[in-house]
Parts: sequence; C-alpha cells; structure tokens
Amino acid sequence: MYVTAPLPEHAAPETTPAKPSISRHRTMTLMPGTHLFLEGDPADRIYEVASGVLRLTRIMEDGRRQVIAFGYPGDTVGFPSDGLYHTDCDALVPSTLVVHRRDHLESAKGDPVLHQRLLKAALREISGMQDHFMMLGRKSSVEKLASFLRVLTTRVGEPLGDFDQVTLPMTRADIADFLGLTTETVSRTFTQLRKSRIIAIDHVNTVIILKPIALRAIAEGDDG
Amino acid sequence: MYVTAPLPEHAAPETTPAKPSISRHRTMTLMPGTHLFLEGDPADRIYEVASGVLRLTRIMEDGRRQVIAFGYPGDTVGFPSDGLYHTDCDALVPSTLVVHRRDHLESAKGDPVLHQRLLKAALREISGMQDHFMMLGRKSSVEKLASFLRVLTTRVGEPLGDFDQVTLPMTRADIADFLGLTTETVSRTFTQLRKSRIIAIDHVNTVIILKPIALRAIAEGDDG
DNA sequence: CGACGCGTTGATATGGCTCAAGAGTGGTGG
DNA sequence: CCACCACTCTTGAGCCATATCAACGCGTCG
Repeated sequence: MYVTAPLPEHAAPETTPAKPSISRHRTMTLMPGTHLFLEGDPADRIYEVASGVLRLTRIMEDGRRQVIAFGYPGDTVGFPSDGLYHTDCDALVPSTLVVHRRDHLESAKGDPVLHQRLLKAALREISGMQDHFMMLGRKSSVEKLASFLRVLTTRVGEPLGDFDQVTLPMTRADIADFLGLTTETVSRTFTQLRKSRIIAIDHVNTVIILKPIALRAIAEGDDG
Repeated sequence: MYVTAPLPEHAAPETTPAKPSISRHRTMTLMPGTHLFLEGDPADRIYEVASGVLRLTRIMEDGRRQVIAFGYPGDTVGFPSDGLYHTDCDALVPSTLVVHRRDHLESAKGDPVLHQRLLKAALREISGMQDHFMMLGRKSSVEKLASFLRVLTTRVGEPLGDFDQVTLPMTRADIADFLGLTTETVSRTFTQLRKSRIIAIDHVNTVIILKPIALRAIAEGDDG
C-alpha cells in the first residue's frame, strides 16, 4: 500500500455488472470527504484501489494524527485484524474501488486465486511499511521528504520533457502527518529543495524532479 | 554497535528429532549473535518463534539502524516480498523456531490450514505495525517508552506480588532504535519513570510496573 | 588486574516545533 | 468580472525536546 511496492499485475478491473461470477466482486466510487471505513468498524470488506488516491489515518484522542499510507491504484486497503479495521480511510480524489467480501477471501473455501492475491498484497504491504519505519524513526526532514518524493515519482510520476513530474493530491498537512513532521517543516523543506534546484514546483501540488540523482542521494543520506 | 561480535555465517538449521508429521516443518535453534537471515537474502523460509526473542532490523549505509520489531513466541518472521527478506534477523537470546518452507505456505496447493495461519499472521503483523507508526511519528519520548513497556507487559509480563514485571532481553540501544530515540534519551526516560514511581528497575533489564494506570495515561498522551 | 561493553548522568548544541503574520488559491455570490 | 471569504501554503522569530559530546560507574571476561 505504501509505495515501494512493485507495479500491480492487475490494473483497473472491469465491472462485471449483473452477470453471476465466481469471484463476486463489485466496484464502487468514493468521493473526497467520504469515509470508506473508520477505525474500529467491523471489517467485512477488503478493497483494491482501481483509480484515485485513498488516505489511511490513525488519530489519537488529543487530535494528533498519523497518516499510515496513501492508497494508489493497485494497492489493497482494509486489511482487518481481529475482524476490525485499524485505521480510518477516506479519499483524496474521486476514487474507484473493487470490493471483495472478506469471508470470500479469508476462508480456505474461497477462491484460491483471490486468496493468493490477498496474501501477496499483505506481504507487499508489510514490506512497504518496513521502509516507512526507517523513514519515520531515523531520517531527517529533508531525507524524509526526498524519500517521499522519490517513491511517489517511481510509482506515479509522469515524464515531462526531460524530467519526471509528480502530482500531489494530498495537502502539506497530509504529507507532514505521513512523515512525522509539521506542515511548516514540510513547507520549508520543499522550499529548501526548490532553492537548491533539485525540484521545481508548479501550482503547489505539482513537483518536477530536476535532479533525480541528487534527490536519491539526499533520500538515502549519502550526502553530508 | 553489536553486543557481541556477530558471526558472519548464517546459523545452521538442525533437523528436528524425526517425528512423523503431515506438515513438513522442522524446528531449529538460533543463538544470540547469529543471523537467521539478512536483508536481501532470498526468502525460502518463514519462521514461527517458539521460544526466545528475535530482533528484526534495517540498517542504512551510514550505520543508522531501525529495529523493525522484536519477535516473541507466537510471532511469525520472514515475510518475504519479491522473494526476498527485507530486514536482518538475529536472536537476542537462544531461540527456537519452527521452520516453514515458503513454497508450501504460499502456493494454493499447500496446506490450507497453514496458509490460513500465514495470512492471519501477516494481518496481525500489519495491525501491529500500524500502532508502531503512530508511536514513531507522533509520540514524545516518554510516550514512546511508556507504550513500549505497556505492550511488552501485556505480551510477556509476569505477575510479581501485586505488580507485573517484565524482562527486557534487549539493550537500551535496541530500545532506542526501535523507538527512534538515542540510548541516552531512553536511559533518561527510564530514570524519569523510575523517579516518578511509575516503574521500578531491577538489574537494569527487569522492570516492575508500579502504576499501570499512570503508565497507560502517559502512553496515550492523556496527561498534560 | 585491566579492558571492554553497557548504562547513567551532565553540559551544550540544534533540528524541528510553536506561535504568529502574510501571501497564494479557489470558491461563491453579487 | 470582481469582491470577499475560507483555507492552504509560506516565511519569520524564538524556543524546547531531543541529539550530541563527554565523563564516569559498573559488571563481565580474559
């Protein structure tokens, strides 16, 4: 779900409307501001993002927030534990999802292919989360932002002339809560990368990677 | 960095005393200082901790380290992604492991019960990691240490008179690298909790929880 | 006994937070 | 089309929690 994951073999699936199908999945649309589920909800369903971007968050009583992951096309969200969801989930942009009934996926009787895919998705998720740990626990603010931009570029970047460009559907506050920073620090760090000509910024939420090598060096702490 | 000089070679698995078993798993012993696997190793096997404590770590080029998890009995380690391990794994104390061949677990042809258990374990892992995120990204040092002690107490605490006691097989450096702190800060925070009579410390690595309620309040940020 | 690894404590430095003020940006209604 | 408002983003100044640097005690092991 977080973004180190390799590209999914299954791109956007087609809706198979009324026709009875062995794998009984449907699709649905989720609009920004709408929650797919909340922490503590019974987890009946598991979702694959077909298009759009989701946001998975945890919130503490006093309001502190941690963005656990952004769900991009190909990602799976809604992994249950003890039958419950453990994050909130909503959409950053209008998103379409493939809905799977949990009991079909988890039980040994369900479709073994789907079952297999769920396991793969879970393992990818674990791997991605492990990267995120290093970032949260041990990296400086520039390193965090550089890593973030790199992962996003790899995953959803688009070529623009000689450069790669990436659109950020999330706010600075979302990025801050993902990286364990404040919005002010995220903003200052963007400025820092911009002033050193490593990135350029269009329209606040469009970033052009001018020096990918330098960005990687920073992300991995290879510099001073 | 390491407590004892780590042996470069991987531990040699021992065959279990031949006991006829339908599911072809074996057990093995892992001694402190020996690595079960390293980041980047091909992930053929998945392990269940039967006894002991494992340590899963990620290390950056410049030596910065993040402890991803401690593996206690009942935990599963070695979740692969793209066929590779994504952390290093070694033992903090002599540990016994149940070894599963990955191909038996992941393929649809394998034992469905084991398959089911692997998925459950992966889902539990994801849930636990989500807690860890909040801790790394958004909690203060006291909150981190209090959370850590609470989780450990719940998991492996032993009653001692009216109180719960927990043994810490890991060093302060391990705790620091798990919580995203320095050893000095961990040490000072232990002292702080000790001075406020919330915990007591025996033998450096044995903690007695004197005020579990207060500890929980701190862990969850319910105090000033 | 000395050396080494670990833990604690102290003094100082600093990266990122907090508080505060503007500057974009987008939406809405007149 | 503009005026206004709400919200997000940026920038600045000062502060604080934690890191860093350093010293020392303690236990273990050779």
